[in-house]
Amino acid sequence: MSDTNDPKKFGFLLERTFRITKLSFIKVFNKLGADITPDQWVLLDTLNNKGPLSQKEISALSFKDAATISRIIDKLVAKNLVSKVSGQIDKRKTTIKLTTEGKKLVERCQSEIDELRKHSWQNLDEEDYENFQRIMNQVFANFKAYK
Amino acid sequence: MSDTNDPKKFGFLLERTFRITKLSFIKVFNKLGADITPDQWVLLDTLNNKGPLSQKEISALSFKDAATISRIIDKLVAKNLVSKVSGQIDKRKTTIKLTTEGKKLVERCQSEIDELRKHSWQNLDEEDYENFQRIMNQVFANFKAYK
DNA sequence: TCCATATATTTGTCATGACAAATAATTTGA
DNA sequence: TCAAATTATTTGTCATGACAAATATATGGA
Repeated sequence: MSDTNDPKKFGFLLERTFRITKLSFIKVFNKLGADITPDQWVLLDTLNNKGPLSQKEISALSFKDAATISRIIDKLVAKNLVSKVSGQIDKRKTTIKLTTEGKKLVERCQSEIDELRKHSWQNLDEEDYENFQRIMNQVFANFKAYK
Repeated sequence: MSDTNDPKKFGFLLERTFRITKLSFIKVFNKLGADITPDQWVLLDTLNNKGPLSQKEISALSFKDAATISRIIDKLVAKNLVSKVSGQIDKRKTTIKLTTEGKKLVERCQSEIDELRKHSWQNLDEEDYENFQRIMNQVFANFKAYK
């Protein structure tokens, strides 16, 4: 039985790659002695790139549940990597910003993470990346439109 | 700032697509009134295609932790969708097989899941699939080789 | 034969992720 | 202006997923 083009493998390939990506990030943080998870990293990295954001904004950027973001932030606050400031105009909002310690951590991990990213694309080229991007966006749009 | 080819987006695209895929499966099961999760589905579908398997084998096929498989199976046993049979030769092993009810459930969901899969690939073609497959396998291999 | 080692599964702990419900604060509309 | 609807965040519950440790059973070698 040929499995070439077996559409069943789509989810399998996606999940397997997703999982090994996370595992590789975990490896890097262990190696660097950084006490953070990949999801926490993404949040820290986002704050570092975009500056302070509300939880709502972080949620929208990451496509993650507000509840999930709330809990990730709890953990980062406990580790003193980000701080929460209640909104003055709108008291419902909180602004999340990197602490000095958080910024230092991001800077400390950055180059190794960049290495990892480069490594992950070995034997692949720009065209592959464009195709990957296009395919992922199309699949996303297709699922979005489902029913 | 151009984001085209921003390697940071790789993980983002992967995760976002992975998550909407799972959500879409959940939608289907809800619609069909099937009380299972996407991960449970994958396990049931595997058993349906390959016949009875040991947990070890399921774990290897799915690239998931033995502990995770053990717990998914617990839930499926509780729902009477699979059964566990202790090995006669090697008592450490258990053989997992679909129950009649499990098989019925798989058959009941199959066509709608196939629909969903077809839908997810709209506006994409065979070549895209081959590229996707190749890229995922290459990235997997790259991460595997990391450090 | 018996012990050290290896293997299959289970269990405990912690971090998401989905989803629903609860809180708190703000805005809208009659 | 005040109640109803909306918005931002939090909390509770359940299902993975990673990882380590525990159990039970088998196997290999002295």
